[in-house]
Amino acid sequence: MIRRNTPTKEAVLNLLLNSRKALSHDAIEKQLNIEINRATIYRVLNRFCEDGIVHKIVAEDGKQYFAICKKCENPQEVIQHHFHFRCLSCDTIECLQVPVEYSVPNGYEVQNTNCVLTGVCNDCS
Amino acid sequence: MIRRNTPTKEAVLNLLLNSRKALSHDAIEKQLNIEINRATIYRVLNRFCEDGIVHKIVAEDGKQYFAICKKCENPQEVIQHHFHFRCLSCDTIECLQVPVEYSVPNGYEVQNTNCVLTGVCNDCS
DNA sequence: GTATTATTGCAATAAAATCGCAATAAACAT
DNA sequence: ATGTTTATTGCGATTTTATTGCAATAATAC
Repeated sequence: MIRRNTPTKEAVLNLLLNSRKALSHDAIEKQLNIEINRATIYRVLNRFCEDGIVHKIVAEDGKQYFAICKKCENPQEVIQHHFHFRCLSCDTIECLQVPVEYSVPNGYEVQNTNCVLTGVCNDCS
Repeated sequence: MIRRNTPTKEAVLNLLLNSRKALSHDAIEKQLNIEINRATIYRVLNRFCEDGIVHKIVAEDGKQYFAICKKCENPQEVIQHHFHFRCLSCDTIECLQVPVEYSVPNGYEVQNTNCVLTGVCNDCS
């Protein structure tokens, strides 16, 4: 499946690139200056996830949030396994530069992590 | 608000007490041998959460799972801050006896954690 | 320019969770 | 026991989030 470049794709990607925070579908739709169909936004985002451009976080509110996969020193690993912080005051989610560290019992194989800390962020405290 | 004892409450609590795993609303409804309304189950579960009898985990699937708050050596703390494991094979969630450890940047205040590791559990591997 | 097919918009649908309201039934007092 | 208070329940409707089918559109390659 060869990807094509479209205005929609560009717009959503730029939004994410310029955002310090992870964005919900809702937030993306509101911040876009061009009008894009709800379903299309979801499809674009899911394609980004498949392609490893973006990662998805599901917060306690049950909603999906999307953030650019930042290229760090330790590409593959660090991208997925970091904590996220959800601020109850400004209602945003951001990627923390804090790795998720754990050990699991024998026989358990971890493929992915979804770790969200909730509280009040620096901006709001 | 004084709580009352009802068959519904008993039934749901017993289910959770006897389960090794965290249960979704759906799973609870199916496993109950008495018929209880969907909304009622949610309300009972939410009351348990308010009362600190049960804790709620939201997984990547966006669904809520409920598990009894086990009394450990270190009551308050350990209850909330442990990892959960979601097995993609048997589609269950369980509490791991693995504490969530992290450090957050200055000015951040963590009130809660929602950490789920996803993969294949011991039973399925 | 034309053909191929990835992408989009629209409407419908699915699924999870909550809410308002009237009816029911625990808990307590008499 | 009986009655009163009000927490709890059932029902139906609603909200919110996310996905899907299908025909129309448009990006890419020739």
